[in-house]
Amino acid sequence: MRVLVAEDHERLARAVAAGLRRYGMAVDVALDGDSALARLGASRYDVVVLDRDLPGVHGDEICRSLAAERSESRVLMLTAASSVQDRVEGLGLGADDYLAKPFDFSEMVARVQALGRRPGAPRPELLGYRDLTVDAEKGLADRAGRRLALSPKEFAVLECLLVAEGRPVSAEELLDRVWDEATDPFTTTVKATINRLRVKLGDPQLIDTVRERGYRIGGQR
Amino acid sequence: MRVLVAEDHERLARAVAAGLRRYGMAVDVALDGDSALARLGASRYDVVVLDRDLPGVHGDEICRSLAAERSESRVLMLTAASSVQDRVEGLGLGADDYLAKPFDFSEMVARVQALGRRPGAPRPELLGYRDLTVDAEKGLADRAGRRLALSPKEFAVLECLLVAEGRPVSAEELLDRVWDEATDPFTTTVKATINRLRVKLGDPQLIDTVRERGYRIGGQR
DNA sequence: CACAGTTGTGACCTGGCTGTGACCGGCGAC
DNA sequence: GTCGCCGGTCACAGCCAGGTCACAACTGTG
Repeated sequence: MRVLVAEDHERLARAVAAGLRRYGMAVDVALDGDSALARLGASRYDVVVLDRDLPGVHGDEICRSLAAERSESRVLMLTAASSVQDRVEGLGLGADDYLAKPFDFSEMVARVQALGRRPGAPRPELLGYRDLTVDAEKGLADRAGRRLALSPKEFAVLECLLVAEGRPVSAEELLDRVWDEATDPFTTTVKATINRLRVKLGDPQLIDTVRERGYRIGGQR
Repeated sequence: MRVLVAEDHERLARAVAAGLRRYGMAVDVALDGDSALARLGASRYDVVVLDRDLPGVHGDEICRSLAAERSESRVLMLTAASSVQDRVEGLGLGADDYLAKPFDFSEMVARVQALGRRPGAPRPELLGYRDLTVDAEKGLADRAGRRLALSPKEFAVLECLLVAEGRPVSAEELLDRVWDEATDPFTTTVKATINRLRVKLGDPQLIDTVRERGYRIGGQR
């Protein structure tokens, strides 16, 4: 899941980013409104954690413009004041959820996760293929009844492949969905991660290679 | 929104139907597999609430045939067993969502609504001829139920021929569509690729040669 | 601090893909 | 007939996408 944290207090921004990364999310940070908009224009985010009082372009403004272009990104608005009035205003602007500072860290993470899960269709929370099952929410993966110990990246890649339901997913697409934007487009890390994932998944192979098109789950009947 | 409830326990079927009608949906009921298929043939439904264990034609069968004819109807599969295995199998068959009995009524309604809202999420683009089927999106090709292992070029050529629907496609056109533009116009590689493709497709021949004009899909006739 | 787990990198290997050219066979033109 | 052309078949060789592996940087943890 890709997240943009737009927050001008650098310490807070870094802390939030670090917290989200520990849950396997790919996080970018913007310290002011203009760079937030630039990031949003340049790449796709599932969730934007948006400080309302942002220098440069104001948080409200960003929220409005996201709503206007019917962006797929969900917005979690952060605010200093906790008045009900604020809350109402925020949601009116098109934010999808609202959190008053100071906030509890785990609550913030939970809400970001919930927002990321929400897009469009009710993705059945349980993913699977053959004897493999993945509970994206709980972060658990089993194969043939045995629990797999997957790293965050491995897990995220596997989730992507399962969501694609057999459509091949290119390395670029994986980079886009699992890694954050600071990633070198020529990196070989996807290759390595797929390799490690394959080893952990065991036999018989579940991840096919489709030459020049990417990787896909299943395939051989 | 039009909904078909295919469920053999009459009491349950009526209850479900009544519940959905309270949310303004137009609901028909089928108590066995055959009448479900008849209904589906006779009119269009946005969502099918489908019991997996259906007398007559089995729920799995119905699901498969809906997927095969690229129906616009979304399927919410109901099942007695709640094993993960079942869940996974159902989704594999082309169901769009899955619910284990006993289920919470309001959850069922919510899921049906969600499915109805998701406007015909693009069904797989399936190409085919006779006993050959090609899923261009997933990069899969089968003949007579057997998976074919095609190279990228072979696959692309086959796709071109299928899209042309029997119209002959010249080597020049294939070069243009499948190869990149820096390709020597006098190359013999098309010849070779068609040859390899024919071998992999097996008998009876599916690719005709039209002298001077190119290749076309369609065995003798 | 040591230690373990995760991730990215670069070097190396390999198997399959692909283009080529040589050769063959059939068919139509003459 | 037979010549010429179009297309089929085949073996071969180079190449490159992708697999594998070891290692190093980094991080969190006790």
